[in-house]
Amino acid sequence: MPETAITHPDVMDKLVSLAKRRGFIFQSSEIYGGTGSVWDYGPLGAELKRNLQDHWWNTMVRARDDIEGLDSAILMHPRVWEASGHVSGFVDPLVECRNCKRRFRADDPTIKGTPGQPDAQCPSCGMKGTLTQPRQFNLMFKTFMGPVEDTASIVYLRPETAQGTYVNFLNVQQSTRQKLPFGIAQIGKAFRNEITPGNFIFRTREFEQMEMQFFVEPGTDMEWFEKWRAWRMEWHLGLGLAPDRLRYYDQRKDELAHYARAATDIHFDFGGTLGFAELEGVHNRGDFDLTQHQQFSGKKLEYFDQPNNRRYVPYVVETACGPNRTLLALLVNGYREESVEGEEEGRTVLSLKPALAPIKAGVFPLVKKDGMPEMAHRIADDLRTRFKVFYDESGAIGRRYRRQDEVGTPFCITVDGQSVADQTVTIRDRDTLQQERVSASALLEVLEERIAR
RNA sequence: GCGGGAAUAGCUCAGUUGGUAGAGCACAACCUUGCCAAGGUUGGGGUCGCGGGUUCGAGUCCCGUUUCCCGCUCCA
Repeated sequence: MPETAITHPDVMDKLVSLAKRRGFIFQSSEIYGGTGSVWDYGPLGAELKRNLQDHWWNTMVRARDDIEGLDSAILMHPRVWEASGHVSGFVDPLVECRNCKRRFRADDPTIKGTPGQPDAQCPSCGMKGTLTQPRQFNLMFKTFMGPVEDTASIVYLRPETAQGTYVNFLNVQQSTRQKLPFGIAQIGKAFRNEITPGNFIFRTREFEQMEMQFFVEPGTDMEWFEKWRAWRMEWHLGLGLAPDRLRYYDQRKDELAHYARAATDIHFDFGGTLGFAELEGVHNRGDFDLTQHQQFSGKKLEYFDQPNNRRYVPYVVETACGPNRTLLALLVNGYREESVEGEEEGRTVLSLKPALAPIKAGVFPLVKKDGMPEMAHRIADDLRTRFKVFYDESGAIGRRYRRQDEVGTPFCITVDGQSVADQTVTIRDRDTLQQERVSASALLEVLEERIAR
């Protein structure tokens, strides 16, 4: 695990209450006592999550010509999960060999010794002491397709979006006429019956994934793996996450999942008890998945390399992250309490990049008279055509600024007496607290330029 | 799933040996207010997580249950 410990104050508790109070995140089915490890995104949380997903989609899909988008279904043919390795041992306690990655039923008579103990011997590779403790691998939610609840109609809620990409590999490649290397990206829900969920929205049983599978020629996979490893770190830094809170965690051979040839996680320091934890995984999955699907479906999933007149199953480099986690990282990263001279409590600020902020601008009349509310309403209506704004005329102006500070609104527009006279307004910056006067007619353009920055 | 702790207003919490629930902040309305939250007046809010038991009477005691937090485990 992490070599050096960087400790940041634990702000998780404060975020849970801020998130609820201001409408970012609510506990699911709260009035019924809550549902384990499921959270609902309120008005501001929905905006923030959507902005984050849009940003990912824009950088991964729209700004590149070598990645295509996909939105595959949550319900898939049950055989998909047999091929992927998710179904095996759905019911039985299994042990896994850390050496050869094979799984066996814990009561398999060919296992000599006690699994989990040094004397246990793997029936496949013969290594001793490599078998894990027996565990129940029932991480998939199951339900029934069709009106009759018999075993023939069991389907699963997908535990990852990646398989929807693999089974569509040729559909996408042929319909878009892409050549290798190219990628397929998708954003969608996934479900896992986690043994231990928790840490607010860090680990939940229903969650969202932003995954991209990059298909490459075998032999070039490690090169692409290194590239994606660096690019994804760059992306996280671009969100405004603090460099000293981000780090790589390269998985050792014995930590790799059954499908992986190499894997790096990008960890973020959430502070407090959670500390450094995974934000994104970059995996070299080799040809494991496509080969499995070829075998189970009986359909070829080969790429035809026309110039070289060669057919092969591509290797896959996957990048996988969860907007829920990234969103939590943004909240932790951006939350701060500033002391203000002469005040006991100071101000609470959520520092988010303008492009990600749920509300881009607050619009306030300085006081409720002399035409200020009317002008402020007109300005708010104008800005609202392009982005989310919030009009507020209630309470002292300072209070209104503070209300926006703690939900991450980057700009506040104030209409004062001078505004009504000369058609100018002030823009107040959340982070610098600087105020400047601009003409009302140029306001929309000025703000759009700053939001895009 | 196992062990430990917790659950009272939107938030943070108080609530005596069991006697019928309070504070601060927040919120709403009006007034005041000419730029960085707490000036005035008024108001809305809680079957004390849920279910059962003991008791004349349970926020308080007992049992069960759910959820959350902390440890063991895994992942995006």
